[in-house]
Amino acid sequence: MAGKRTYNVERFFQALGDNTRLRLLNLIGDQEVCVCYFVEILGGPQPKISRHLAYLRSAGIVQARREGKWMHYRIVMPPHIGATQVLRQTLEWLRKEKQMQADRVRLTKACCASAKYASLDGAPLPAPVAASCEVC
Amino acid sequence: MAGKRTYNVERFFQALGDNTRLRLLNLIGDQEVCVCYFVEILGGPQPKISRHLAYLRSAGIVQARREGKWMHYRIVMPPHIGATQVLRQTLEWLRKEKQMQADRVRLTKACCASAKYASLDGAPLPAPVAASCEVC
DNA sequence: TCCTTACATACGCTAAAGCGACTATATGTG
DNA sequence: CACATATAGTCGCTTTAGCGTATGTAAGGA
Repeated sequence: MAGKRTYNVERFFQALGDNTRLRLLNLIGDQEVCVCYFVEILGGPQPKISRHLAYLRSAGIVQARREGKWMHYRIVMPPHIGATQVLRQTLEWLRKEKQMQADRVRLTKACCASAKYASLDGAPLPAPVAASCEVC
Repeated sequence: MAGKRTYNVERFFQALGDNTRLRLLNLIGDQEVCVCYFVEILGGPQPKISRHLAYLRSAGIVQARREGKWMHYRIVMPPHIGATQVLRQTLEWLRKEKQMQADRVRLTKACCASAKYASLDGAPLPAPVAASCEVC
């Protein structure tokens, strides 16, 4: 243990400095969400989503887990208490933004009626949402 | 009042995504600090400091006030409660970072012995520091 | 084994950021 | 008015970011 490197604050905030990435983080929240939902909700080309997820991964803000064909993303709280606080606050802030709320509504609807979305047919539900979705 | 535009979250975080700007914000803290101190503490060419301050201004994170030859910068809390919380948390986080602490120590020393710094001779002291500086 | 699905990565481009060096502006001073 | 000081803005350049398009890859199904 020669000395743990200081957390990259700059990189952390850079990762938050893009609206697509903020929307992704907002959609994930405290769940574990499959990429196909991001593509469905945010629209646009899939590689765009993938690249932003890669950016968030490289900044250490999210982690991916493979489950068969699907990739699930979740937010990992930083090893730094300060960063954790800021990240939590940020997520709370996003919750109050109009566009972010709309996104979340669409995610809920999508995962409760995934059969209706051709692109989501058979897609794995977001983890905690599956248990607590009040609409289903 | 047609409807207030949503606060630019993206821009907010972009402004925090640079180490020089983070150091500036850390030096300002809850005070009002003269540019000459930034130049003295951070080193490097003065235009660099000025440009970063301009960026922070354009993002609405700081405000400048002229007093004779000198410009004083202070942090302005965003009109958005969420942003305010995040900004406060961020400043607290910075306080715990080693480099940031070192910067603050140097600021304190500089303003308590401004006569010793040729470039700071006669420079106005940071506002609240002048009253609460325990070293002077 | 071949094909599809779900996702990631590479490529070429444009736009924005950051930097150093220079110039401009505003205020105070002699 | 001439000049020094404090700070801001401009210019040319390099780097990074973001985008769309095309391609690569890993897993599952036929």
